[in-house]
Amino acid sequence: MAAPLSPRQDGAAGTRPRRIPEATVARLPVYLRSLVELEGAGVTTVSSERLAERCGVNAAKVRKDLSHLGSYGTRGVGYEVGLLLAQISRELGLTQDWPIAIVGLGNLGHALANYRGFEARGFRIVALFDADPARVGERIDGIPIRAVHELSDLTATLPIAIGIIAVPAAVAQQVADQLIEAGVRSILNFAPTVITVPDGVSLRKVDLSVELQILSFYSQRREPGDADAGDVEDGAREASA
Amino acid sequence: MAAPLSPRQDGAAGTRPRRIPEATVARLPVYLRSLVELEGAGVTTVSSERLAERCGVNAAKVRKDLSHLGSYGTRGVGYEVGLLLAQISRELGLTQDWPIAIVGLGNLGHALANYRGFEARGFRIVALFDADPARVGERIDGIPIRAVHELSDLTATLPIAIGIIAVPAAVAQQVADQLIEAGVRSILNFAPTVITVPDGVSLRKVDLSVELQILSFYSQRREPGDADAGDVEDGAREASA
DNA sequence: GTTTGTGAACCACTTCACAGCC
DNA sequence: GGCTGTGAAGTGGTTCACAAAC
Repeated sequence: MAAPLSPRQDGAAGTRPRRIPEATVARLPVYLRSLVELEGAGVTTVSSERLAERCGVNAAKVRKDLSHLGSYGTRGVGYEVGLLLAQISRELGLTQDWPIAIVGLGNLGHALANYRGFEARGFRIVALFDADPARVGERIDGIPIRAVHELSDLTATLPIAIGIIAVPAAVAQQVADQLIEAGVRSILNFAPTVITVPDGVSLRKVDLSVELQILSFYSQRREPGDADAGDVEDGAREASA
Repeated sequence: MAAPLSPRQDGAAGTRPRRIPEATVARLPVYLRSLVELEGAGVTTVSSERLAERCGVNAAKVRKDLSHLGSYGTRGVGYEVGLLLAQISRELGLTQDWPIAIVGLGNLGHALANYRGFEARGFRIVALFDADPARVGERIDGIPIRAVHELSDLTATLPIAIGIIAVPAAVAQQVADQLIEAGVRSILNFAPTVITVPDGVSLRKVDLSVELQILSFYSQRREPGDADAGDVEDGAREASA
């Protein structure tokens, strides 16, 4: 796990041997979103204090996080919105295109397929798969639904960077295996089950029922004795190299 | 924030002055799900090793996590599935009923409203709200869609424990404020924006575009220099008292 | 005066390793 | 012999507090 640093072929700015903590990576998209809004509002400069407030974190964390990308602020002034925005975009890989496949077009998969806000930053749905033969051939927003078994064939011609799993729990692992077999190296799992992937494949999950149960835990703690109450802030998530 | 422990009115088993780490709370639902499956398969006993494997964590973590609930295992044997299941359920508050309201019935809200798997463990959708007057009156799965402004009136008669926000980012904070005003103390936010809540209100978020950007980060790191690669495991989340 | 960038202190969680119990 | 429960050690992340730069 102690892999050497990649030198990176920077096109600009002072490079540095950075290894970005996982918790920081998880916050960069939040900063980015806020910066995009600020830019839209014509704001050109922002302090760590102000950015922190907008993102629901504290200023020291913002400064520490941003320092991992390099030194893009100006003491006594703050950060230049446009510059910072560009740096974070580049760091997150949003300057390139990420073709997405969604597998499973039930309620959730359908909603995701229709979701606007993907294409915004390089994410683009290019393929849809479903196990139900009756659904194959149907189109959502112009993209045809294909049979799951076509998965391996298709990726040969149409590269897919990210696979979204929105199938029932019982078949989620199998679908993950097929995606990986087809060369997909990043998976976002919405199925309410644990799936495992080999080294070199990135996996993240979104689990509605886990979230509700966590809320339930803190709700319960709040009422009975009521001594313990609280704000449940959403925190960092891991990501290993 | 150093609130005293609530004494709790246990109906069974040896109580202990437990304060459960947030990271542990976030994993309990995963253990629970696995235990339910094991019970369904007729398994009566499980070791930390086996449970860990099924849940994608390591055995030491399982043991440490479970030790926070009390001492429910037997050395040399393992954990009794039924007992452990009951303890975790109770700890998570799943023995009671949690009425849910969904605000916003676009693609996502609609999918959530139709989602089976809520009622499984005490979660029950009891109210739906949308800002679009044309939609008000429509029913999803028997539940009528109400106008958002009815929110405060309704909760007086129909208590709501958890509010799910599935509205556009621009109005998410406002909806959160209304929910809180109406007495809701737990919120699950699907809108792609940061919302803030006062002390005593629990908040968790699910943000699709943040997840995609995190995957993008690790995908990009994998290719260019390729020295850095990896498995991005989903980790703990915070929750404060 | 203002605000960044960062060592140092602090804190939470994870992992190790083993004593204690079956 | 097998497996839990847990102190102790290790790791990663947050917060503090301040020197450096504007």
